[in-house]
Amino acid sequence: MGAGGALGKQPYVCGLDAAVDVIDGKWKVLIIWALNHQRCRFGELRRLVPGVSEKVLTQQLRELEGDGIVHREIHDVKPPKVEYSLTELGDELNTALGPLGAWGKRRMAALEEAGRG
Amino acid sequence: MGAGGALGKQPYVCGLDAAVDVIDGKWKVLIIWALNHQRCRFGELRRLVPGVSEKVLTQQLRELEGDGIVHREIHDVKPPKVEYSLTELGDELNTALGPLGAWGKRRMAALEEAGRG
DNA sequence: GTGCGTACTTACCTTGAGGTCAGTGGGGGC
DNA sequence: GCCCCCACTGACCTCAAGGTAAGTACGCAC
Repeated sequence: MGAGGALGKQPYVCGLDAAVDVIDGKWKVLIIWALNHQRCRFGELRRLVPGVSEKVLTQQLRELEGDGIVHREIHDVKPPKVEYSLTELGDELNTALGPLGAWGKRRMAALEEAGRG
Repeated sequence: MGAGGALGKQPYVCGLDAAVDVIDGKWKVLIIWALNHQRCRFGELRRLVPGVSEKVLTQQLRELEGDGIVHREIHDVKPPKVEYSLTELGDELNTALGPLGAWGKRRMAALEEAGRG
Protein backbone atom coordinates (compact mmCIF):
# COMPACT_ATOMS: atom_id res chain seq x y z
CA MET A 1 0.00 0.00 0.00
CA GLY A 2 1.02 3.56 -0.32
CA ALA A 3 3.22 4.03 2.72
CA GLY A 4 4.94 6.93 1.08
CA GLY A 5 5.97 9.28 3.87
CA ALA A 6 5.31 12.94 3.14
CA LEU A 7 2.51 13.30 0.63
CA GLY A 8 1.89 9.62 0.03
CA LYS A 9 -0.66 9.68 -2.77
CA GLN A 10 -3.00 12.60 -3.07
CA PRO A 11 -5.45 13.77 -4.04
CA TYR A 12 -7.49 12.46 -1.16
CA VAL A 13 -11.15 11.61 -1.44
CA CYS A 14 -11.81 12.70 2.12
CA GLY A 15 -10.16 13.44 5.46
CA LEU A 16 -10.22 9.80 6.45
CA ASP A 17 -8.31 9.03 3.30
CA ALA A 18 -5.66 11.61 4.19
CA ALA A 19 -5.38 10.34 7.76
CA VAL A 20 -5.14 6.70 6.76
CA ASP A 21 -2.37 7.61 4.35
CA VAL A 22 -0.26 8.81 7.28
CA ILE A 23 -1.15 5.81 9.41
CA ASP A 24 -0.51 3.37 6.62
CA GLY A 25 2.41 1.11 7.30
CA LYS A 26 2.43 -2.11 9.25
CA TRP A 27 3.93 -0.67 12.43
CA LYS A 28 3.09 3.01 12.42
CA VAL A 29 0.17 3.02 14.82
CA LEU A 30 2.19 0.91 17.21
CA ILE A 31 5.10 3.33 16.93
CA ILE A 32 2.85 6.32 17.54
CA TRP A 33 1.20 4.52 20.42
CA ALA A 34 4.57 3.74 21.98
CA LEU A 35 5.77 7.31 21.59
CA ASN A 36 2.64 8.65 23.22
CA HIS A 37 3.67 7.18 26.52
CA GLN A 38 7.29 8.27 26.42
CA ARG A 39 10.03 9.71 24.29
CA CYS A 40 12.18 6.84 23.12
CA ARG A 41 15.56 5.93 21.77
CA PHE A 42 15.77 3.78 18.67
CA GLY A 43 16.61 0.65 20.59
CA GLU A 44 13.82 1.24 23.07
CA LEU A 45 11.28 1.49 20.27
CA ARG A 46 12.63 -1.69 18.81
CA ARG A 47 11.81 -3.42 22.07
CA LEU A 48 8.47 -1.68 22.52
CA VAL A 49 7.28 -2.68 19.07
CA PRO A 50 7.88 -6.42 19.07
CA GLY A 51 8.43 -7.85 15.62
CA VAL A 52 9.77 -4.87 13.69
CA SER A 53 13.04 -5.19 11.90
CA GLU A 54 15.54 -2.36 12.25
CA LYS A 55 15.23 -1.49 8.59
CA VAL A 56 11.49 -1.07 8.65
CA LEU A 57 11.52 0.76 11.97
CA THR A 58 13.95 3.31 10.54
CA GLN A 59 11.91 3.55 7.36
CA GLN A 60 8.59 4.15 9.04
CA LEU A 61 10.10 6.57 11.54
CA ARG A 62 11.50 8.59 8.64
CA GLU A 63 8.12 8.62 6.95
CA LEU A 64 6.41 9.74 10.15
CA GLU A 65 9.07 12.39 10.52
CA GLY A 66 8.47 13.52 6.95
CA ASP A 67 4.76 13.78 7.71
CA GLY A 68 5.51 15.92 10.75
CA ILE A 69 4.24 13.36 13.24
CA VAL A 70 7.51 12.41 14.88
CA HIS A 71 10.43 14.52 16.02
CA ARG A 72 13.95 13.14 15.71
CA GLU A 73 16.64 14.48 18.00
CA ILE A 74 20.24 13.48 17.46
CA HIS A 75 22.63 13.81 20.38
CA ASP A 76 26.12 13.78 18.95
CA VAL A 77 27.78 11.66 21.59
CA LYS A 78 30.28 8.81 21.76
CA PRO A 79 27.78 5.95 21.63
CA PRO A 80 25.18 7.30 19.20
CA LYS A 81 22.01 8.56 20.86
CA VAL A 82 18.85 9.43 18.97
CA GLU A 83 15.59 10.27 20.65
CA TYR A 84 12.16 10.12 19.08
CA SER A 85 9.08 11.93 20.30
CA LEU A 86 5.69 13.02 19.01
CA THR A 87 5.32 16.49 17.59
CA GLU A 88 2.25 18.53 18.42
CA LEU A 89 0.68 17.25 15.19
CA GLY A 90 1.55 13.74 16.24
CA ASP A 91 -0.06 14.32 19.58
CA GLU A 92 -3.22 15.49 17.87
CA LEU A 93 -3.16 12.41 15.67
CA ASN A 94 -2.88 10.26 18.73
CA THR A 95 -5.83 11.99 20.32
CA ALA A 96 -7.82 11.47 17.12
CA LEU A 97 -6.88 7.79 17.25
CA GLY A 98 -8.25 7.51 20.79
CA PRO A 99 -11.85 6.63 19.90
CA LEU A 100 -10.66 4.12 17.32
CA GLY A 101 -8.49 2.48 19.93
CA ALA A 102 -11.42 2.35 22.33
CA TRP A 103 -13.60 0.77 19.65
CA GLY A 104 -10.91 -1.79 18.96
CA LYS A 105 -10.60 -2.56 22.62
CA ARG A 106 -14.32 -3.31 22.80
CA ARG A 107 -13.95 -5.53 19.75
CA MET A 108 -11.08 -7.38 21.37
CA ALA A 109 -13.20 -7.98 24.44
CA ALA A 110 -16.12 -9.19 22.33
CA LEU A 111 -13.81 -11.46 20.36
CA GLU A 112 -12.39 -12.95 23.51
CA GLU A 113 -15.88 -13.40 24.93
CA ALA A 114 -16.93 -15.24 21.78
CA GLY A 115 -13.74 -17.28 21.83
CA ARG A 116 -14.44 -18.64 25.28
CA GLY A 117 -18.09 -19.26 24.44
CA MET B 1 -0.99 -6.26 4.64
CA GLY B 2 -3.14 -8.55 6.67
CA ALA B 3 -6.54 -7.81 5.25
CA GLY B 4 -7.90 -11.04 6.54
CA GLY B 5 -11.59 -10.51 7.16
CA ALA B 6 -12.88 -12.04 10.37
CA LEU B 7 -10.06 -12.43 12.86
CA GLY B 8 -7.25 -11.15 10.70
CA LYS B 9 -4.19 -11.82 12.80
CA GLN B 10 -4.51 -11.80 16.54
CA PRO B 11 -3.33 -11.56 19.18
CA TYR B 12 -3.50 -7.80 19.18
CA VAL B 13 -1.04 -5.60 21.02
CA CYS B 14 -3.70 -3.00 21.76
CA GLY B 15 -7.13 -1.76 20.73
CA LEU B 16 -5.69 0.35 17.97
CA ASP B 17 -4.12 -2.76 16.58
CA ALA B 18 -7.45 -4.56 16.56
CA ALA B 19 -9.24 -1.63 14.96
CA VAL B 20 -6.64 -1.14 12.26
CA ASP B 21 -6.89 -4.82 11.43
CA VAL B 22 -10.56 -4.31 10.51
CA ILE B 23 -9.84 -1.12 8.58
CA ASP B 24 -6.92 -2.64 6.75
CA GLY B 25 -7.49 -2.94 3.04
CA LYS B 26 -6.98 -0.32 0.40
CA TRP B 27 -10.65 0.64 0.03
CA LYS B 28 -12.30 -0.26 3.32
CA VAL B 29 -12.47 3.16 4.92
CA LEU B 30 -13.85 4.56 1.69
CA ILE B 31 -16.46 1.81 1.58
CA ILE B 32 -17.46 2.42 5.19
CA TRP B 33 -17.54 6.14 4.58
CA ALA B 34 -19.78 5.68 1.54
CA LEU B 35 -22.13 3.38 3.44
CA ASN B 36 -22.43 5.87 6.26
CA HIS B 37 -24.28 8.27 4.04
CA GLN B 38 -26.62 5.73 2.45
CA ARG B 39 -27.38 2.07 1.98
CA CYS B 40 -26.00 1.08 -1.40
CA ARG B 41 -26.25 -1.49 -4.11
CA PHE B 42 -23.09 -3.07 -5.43
CA GLY B 43 -23.00 -0.97 -8.57
CA GLU B 44 -23.61 2.21 -6.61
CA LEU B 45 -20.67 1.47 -4.34
CA ARG B 46 -18.55 0.83 -7.39
CA ARG B 47 -19.33 4.33 -8.56
CA LEU B 48 -18.99 5.91 -5.12
CA VAL B 49 -15.56 4.41 -4.57
CA PRO B 50 -13.72 5.47 -7.69
CA GLY B 51 -10.90 3.16 -8.66
CA VAL B 52 -11.96 -0.14 -7.10
CA SER B 53 -12.19 -3.20 -9.26
CA GLU B 54 -15.24 -5.40 -8.90
CA LYS B 55 -13.14 -8.23 -7.56
CA VAL B 56 -11.62 -6.25 -4.75
CA LEU B 57 -14.88 -4.51 -3.88
CA THR B 58 -16.55 -7.89 -3.44
CA GLN B 59 -13.60 -9.18 -1.49
CA GLN B 60 -13.43 -6.30 0.94
CA LEU B 61 -17.20 -6.20 1.37
CA ARG B 62 -17.10 -9.87 2.32
CA GLU B 63 -14.34 -9.22 4.82
CA LEU B 64 -16.25 -6.32 6.33
CA GLU B 65 -19.32 -8.53 6.46
CA GLY B 66 -17.28 -11.23 8.19
CA ASP B 67 -16.13 -8.69 10.74
CA GLY B 68 -19.72 -7.66 11.39
CA ILE B 69 -19.30 -4.15 10.02
CA VAL B 70 -21.44 -4.44 6.93
CA HIS B 71 -24.82 -6.04 6.38
CA ARG B 72 -25.57 -7.74 3.06
CA GLU B 73 -29.16 -8.07 1.94
CA ILE B 74 -30.01 -10.11 -1.12
CA HIS B 75 -33.31 -9.44 -2.88
CA ASP B 76 -34.04 -12.44 -5.05
CA VAL B 77 -35.39 -10.62 -8.07
CA LYS B 78 -35.08 -10.83 -11.84
CA PRO B 79 -32.16 -8.44 -12.27
CA PRO B 80 -30.05 -9.28 -9.20
CA LYS B 81 -30.32 -6.76 -6.39
CA VAL B 82 -28.04 -6.71 -3.37
CA GLU B 83 -28.01 -3.94 -0.82
CA TYR B 84 -25.21 -3.13 1.57
CA SER B 85 -25.52 -1.14 4.78
CA LEU B 86 -23.62 -0.58 8.00
CA THR B 87 -24.45 -2.71 11.00
CA GLU B 88 -24.65 -1.15 14.44
CA LEU B 89 -21.04 -2.16 14.97
CA GLY B 90 -20.16 -0.55 11.68
CA ASP B 91 -21.91 2.59 12.71
CA GLU B 92 -19.90 2.66 15.92
CA LEU B 93 -16.73 2.17 13.92
CA ASN B 94 -17.66 5.06 11.73
CA THR B 95 -18.27 7.23 14.76
CA ALA B 96 -14.89 6.21 16.13
CA LEU B 97 -13.35 7.17 12.81
CA GLY B 98 -14.88 10.64 13.02
CA PRO B 99 -12.03 12.36 14.90
CA LEU B 100 -9.49 10.73 12.62
CA GLY B 101 -11.34 12.04 9.60
CA ALA B 102 -11.45 15.49 11.11
CA TRP B 103 -7.72 15.36 11.77
CA GLY B 104 -7.12 14.28 8.19
CA LYS B 105 -9.27 17.10 6.92
CA ARG B 106 -7.15 19.60 8.82
CA ARG B 107 -4.05 18.00 7.37
CA MET B 108 -5.47 18.25 3.86
CA ALA B 109 -6.15 21.93 4.41
CA ALA B 110 -2.64 22.49 5.74
CA LEU B 111 -1.17 20.59 2.82
CA GLU B 112 -3.12 22.65 0.34
CA GLU B 113 -2.10 25.82 2.11
CA ALA B 114 1.54 24.79 1.87
CA GLY B 115 1.09 23.76 -1.73
CA ARG B 116 -0.09 27.20 -2.73
CA GLY B 117 2.60 28.91 -0.67
C1' DG C 1 -29.56 -10.13 -32.30
C1' DT C 2 -26.41 -6.92 -30.35
C1' DG C 3 -25.36 -4.66 -26.39
C1' DC C 4 -25.82 -2.97 -21.75
C1' DG C 5 -26.68 -3.48 -16.72
C1' DT C 6 -27.04 -6.53 -12.58
C1' DA C 7 -23.67 -8.96 -9.22
C1' DC C 8 -20.58 -11.54 -9.06
C1' DT C 9 -16.41 -15.54 -9.81
C1' DT C 10 -12.08 -17.28 -11.61
C1' DA C 11 -7.43 -17.40 -13.48
C1' DC C 12 -3.41 -15.01 -14.13
C1' DC C 13 0.02 -11.32 -13.37
C1' DT C 14 2.35 -7.28 -11.29
C1' DT C 15 4.03 -4.61 -7.72
C1' DG C 16 6.06 -3.08 -3.66
C1' DA C 17 5.92 -3.39 1.38
C1' DG C 18 8.14 -5.78 4.44
C1' DG C 19 11.55 -9.59 5.96
C1' DT C 20 16.42 -11.34 6.18
C1' DC C 21 20.99 -10.71 6.54
C1' DA C 22 25.33 -8.55 6.35
C1' DG C 23 28.10 -4.43 6.98
C1' DT C 24 29.65 0.19 9.47
C1' DG C 25 32.57 2.42 13.24
C1' DG C 26 33.36 3.38 17.47
C1' DG C 27 32.95 2.38 22.96
C1' DG C 28 32.81 -0.43 26.94
C1' DG C 29 32.71 -4.98 29.53
C1' DC C 30 35.15 -9.23 30.82
C1' DG D 1 41.08 -10.50 22.00
C1' DC D 2 36.25 -11.14 21.61
C1' DC D 3 31.75 -9.74 21.61
C1' DC D 4 27.88 -6.90 22.38
C1' DC D 5 25.50 -2.44 21.96
C1' DC D 6 24.45 1.95 19.62
C1' DA D 7 21.80 3.55 15.22
C1' DC D 8 21.65 2.86 11.32
C1' DT D 9 22.29 1.53 5.64
C1' DG D 10 22.10 -1.40 1.58
C1' DA D 11 21.39 -5.59 -1.23
C1' DC D 12 18.51 -9.23 -2.00
C1' DC D 13 14.20 -12.04 -1.70
C1' DT D 14 9.42 -13.31 -0.68
C1' DC D 15 4.66 -13.20 -0.65
C1' DA D 16 0.20 -11.71 -0.91
C1' DA D 17 -2.75 -7.66 -1.84
C1' DG D 18 -4.50 -5.77 -5.50
C1' DG D 19 -5.06 -5.10 -10.75
C1' DT D 20 -6.61 -7.01 -15.29
C1' DA D 21 -9.46 -9.44 -18.06
C1' DA D 22 -12.61 -12.77 -19.11
C1' DG D 23 -16.70 -15.65 -18.07
C1' DT D 24 -21.68 -16.44 -16.02
C1' DA D 25 -26.84 -16.17 -16.33
C1' DC D 26 -30.65 -13.38 -16.91
C1' DG D 27 -33.65 -9.39 -18.52
C1' DC D 28 -34.61 -5.21 -21.00
C1' DA D 29 -34.02 -1.80 -24.66
C1' DC D 30 -33.40 -0.64 -29.38
